[in-house]
Parts: sequence; C-alpha cells; structure tokens
Amino acid sequence: MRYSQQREKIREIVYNTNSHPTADWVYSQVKKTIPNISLGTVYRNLKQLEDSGDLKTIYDGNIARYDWNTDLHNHLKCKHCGDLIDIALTDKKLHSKIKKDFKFEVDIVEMTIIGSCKKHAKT
Amino acid sequence: MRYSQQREKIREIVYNTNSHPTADWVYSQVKKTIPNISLGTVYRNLKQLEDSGDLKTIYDGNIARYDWNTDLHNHLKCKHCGDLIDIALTDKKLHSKIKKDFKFEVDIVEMTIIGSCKKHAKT
DNA sequence: AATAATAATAGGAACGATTACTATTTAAAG
DNA sequence: CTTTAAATAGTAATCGTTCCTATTATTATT
Repeated sequence: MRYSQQREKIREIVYNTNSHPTADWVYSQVKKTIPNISLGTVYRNLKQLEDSGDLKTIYDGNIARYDWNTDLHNHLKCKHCGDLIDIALTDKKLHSKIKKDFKFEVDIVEMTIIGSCKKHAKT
Repeated sequence: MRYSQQREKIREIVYNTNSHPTADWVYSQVKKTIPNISLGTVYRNLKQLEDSGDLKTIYDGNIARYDWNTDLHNHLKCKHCGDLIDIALTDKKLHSKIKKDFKFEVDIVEMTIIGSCKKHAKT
C-alpha cells in the first residue's frame, strides 16, 4: 500500500475522535484540509484501513461507523442521544457455553447495549 | 389499522420461517399468491407489523431482516453460510454491572455471535 | 534528477436497499 | 348503498455505498 496524503488525513481524523464517525462525517472533516477529495476516496481508504487492521467497522442500525479502537470491545448506545460509548466486556464462560450447547465455534461477540446514558437516565 | 389481504399474507410468511428473511425474500414469496403486490407495500407492512409488536427488525451488517420471534433473544451468525440461529441468553448480572460501572440504564442487549456453525466448524 | 511503472485519485455514474408520492382501490362504518 | 379514509400498485426519489475511467502522484529504477 503506497503512501497517500488523503489516507493519512483520514486515519488521523478517525484516530482523533471517540464519536465512531460515519464515512460522511469523515468526508466533511477531511474536506477542510483537502477540499476536492471525493467521497469514494474516503470509502476506499476506510476499507483499506480496515483491511490493514488500523480500524474497525461497526454497524449502527444499517449505517457503517468507523472505530479506531480495534481491541475487542462492545458499545453502549443511548436511545436518547445516539451516543456510542466503548466498554470492554469479555465473557469467556459465554464462549464455552455456546460451544457446548450449540456446537458453535465463537470468533467474535458483537454486542450493542441499548438504554439510557448517564446524561439521560431518569433514575 | 385496517385489515388487508397483503398484510395478512406478509405476516403469515414471516411467521412460517426461521430464516430471518429480508424484505426482498418476503416480496418474492408473497408474489406467488398476490402477483402484483409492490415492494413498497411489503416494506410498509413490515414496518407496521414491527410497530404493532408483531415482529422485530434485526440488522445483519447493513441489511434489514425480520424476525417473528419478538422475545428477547440473540443470534449466532455463521461466517461460512450466513445462517442466523436464535439463542436465548439473558444475563441479569450484566445489567447491574453496567448500571454500576457506567451509570447506564440497560433496556436491550443486542448480541450477534459470529463464528462457525456445527455444519462448518473445523473441530 | 529524469523515466517508467502502476497505485491512488477526483468526479461522476451506477447500484441496492429503502422511502416517498400519487392516483386508484378497498375495507368498513353509518 | 354511500361515504370516508386507510391501503394499495406503480413509480420516482433518496441514501449509503461501490464501481468506473481518465488523470495524477508515489516510488523504484536508471
């Protein structure tokens, strides 16, 4: 993979936010320094960065978001503000339970926990 | 909500499969008995059936699938054949842990467990 | 430093899933 | 029956994403 100014900027933008941005948001940000970048370039590079293990794609409903945090982790999603909060939860017992009960070999557990964040909880 | 032949057929189709079908598959099935039904009608009714609590939408990557099983449950997704298998896993300890650690009030835990089903596991 | 080879780009067309629009049909209440 | 409004078929529009192509830019080779 050859160097490109566009890809470096895209990586930098994703690495400097915790907001799990969409391709469109990344596009709007990168345009500030590279005004004539095209959206296709953003998508292509996000995919390449995923392939090289530099970031992870997560699906929020049916739209793709990008996450610099490639460690195994899950997300809390606030139903009021839509914010996604990272949490680390690895349940090793779950893997063996599923293996035993369903003869299913687990690679990845994708978990999104929906509810109310501390800004929006009633209690 | 007024009765319609189309909606009844759509409900029946979703209720008679465990394959978590897409709107397109439902459309192809319902066309067998109502040949000139339109895809928009399928989408509109699937949405209404979701609103009335008759089914649940689940997102598989970025495409919507529909599930007659509205009980809390999760899915095992085989990375080889794409099959989604229902499993019931409710971890009450998780809720209180998240409440305690993150001050986040949990409504729903959406979990997709990706790996190899028994038809495709190596071991 | 100039050249050659080819990866990456900008810009725009194409695509697949989904939603919106509108004139017509149909369920069902009076 | 008539009336009323919800639901429909058919189609256009939209959204997120991918694909295409002529041009540009990086890197390896002279």
